[in-house]
Parts: sequence; structure tokens; C-alpha cells
Amino acid sequence: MENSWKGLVNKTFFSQSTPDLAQALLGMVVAHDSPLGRCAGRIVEVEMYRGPDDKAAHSFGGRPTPRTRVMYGPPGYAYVYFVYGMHYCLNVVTGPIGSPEAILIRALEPLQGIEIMAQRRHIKIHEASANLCRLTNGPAKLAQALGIGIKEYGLELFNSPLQLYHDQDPLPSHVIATGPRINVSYAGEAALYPWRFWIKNHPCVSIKGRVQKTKT
DNA sequence: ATAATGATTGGC
DNA sequence: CCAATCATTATT
Repeated sequence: MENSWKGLVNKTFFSQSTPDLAQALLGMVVAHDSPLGRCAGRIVEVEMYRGPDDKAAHSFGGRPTPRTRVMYGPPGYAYVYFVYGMHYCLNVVTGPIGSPEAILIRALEPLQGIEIMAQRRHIKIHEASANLCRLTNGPAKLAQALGIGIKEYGLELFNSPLQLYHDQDPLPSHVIATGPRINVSYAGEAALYPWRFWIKNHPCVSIKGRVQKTKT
């Protein structure tokens, strides 16, 4: 039952800066235990949102709202939000108390609970086997596959049904790619910041994420 | 109370 | 390209 990968994160893991954490998360494992069973995947794509001054962030302006409340607390908790009337997305809260930053998990490589995830995603298992990445290659897809909804809002990632694990040595920077965030054109100049990170050439990077590959 | 809109996805 | 679909937010 308790597949532990290499090791559950400590609370202190989250004291790193948001840019450092965004890259540190790549290669780590997210797991969620539910009545249906345990599902898990390796993080292969993330985006960071940097607080009151980031026009693309939900915390832009720095005023807490019921939705963004958890981002103003300590790091290491789940910020889950609902968008487009039908999708949930999962973030890791970062930054010290009062600094509303977060990292959006955009894509996973499926590792455990494939059948459960296929069921939640309404994808036939044999069809999913042909391309497992379709289960979790997008922020709303992975939330659906892992069974993450508003009930998981505010869970602590080091001591709850939703967990973050180390599984391998930190990835060397040469296998990490960066580029602009997806779907934030409304953010003006902030839309151009290279605040999306992904594992180079990984097949499970989101569809939009692979459109334009490495730049700079 | 009302109106605008979105850190997406899937289908045409 | 565009519809789906409604909670959240800002505004009246």
C-alpha cells in the first residue's frame, strides 16, 4: 500500500525559492490516495506564479480572496482551483507566509494506478496503454486522473492523502528546458517571462507545451 | 444582484 | 478554429 518511492518530502524542502523549487519538482513524484486506490505520476512540466507583481498570477494585486487564501499561508500546501466551469488544476504553494506564490503542475508521467486514472479520465485501458501520457499530459487532465478536486484544497503535501516524493537525484540543468507560460496572454509583459519548466524531450509534456520547443 | 471571464480540453 | 460550462471576482 505505502509505496514510498525514495522518500516523502520534509516541510523544510519548501523553504527554497520558487524558481529553485519549480526546477526541483521536475522528476519528483506526486501521489494521491483515495478510496479507489493510490495513483501517482512523475512531474515533467511546471509553471511558477510569483505573487502580487505577476500579472498572470491569481494572487496578482496581493489581496487574499476565498479562492487564493491558501497561497498566503506557509509553503508546501495544495492550491487547487476550478476553471472554465469544468476543470480543476493543482498547484504547490511556495514562498514564505504572506508571499502568495505557487507552482502549477502541468504534466505527469503516469506511474501508479493506471487503471484508476484511465477510469477517471474516461479513457479505455487498452487505448491508454497505447499512449499512457494522455492520462496526465495537461494540468486539468492530471487533476482529473489523480482524483483531485476542491476537497483537496489546502492539503499539506508532506502529511496528507496528497503527497510529494523524492525519487531520484535532482535533474541536471541541461535536461531542463524553459519557456513562456501557456495561456496567459492577458498578462502583458509577464506573459513573456520564461517561467515554465519541463524535462527536455519528455513525451508526457502537455500538448500546448510542446508546440514551441526550446528557445533562447 | 448582476456581468465578465478564465493558469483547459476536446471536437470539428 | 471554437464551444462547453459555472465558480470566482469585481462592480453596481
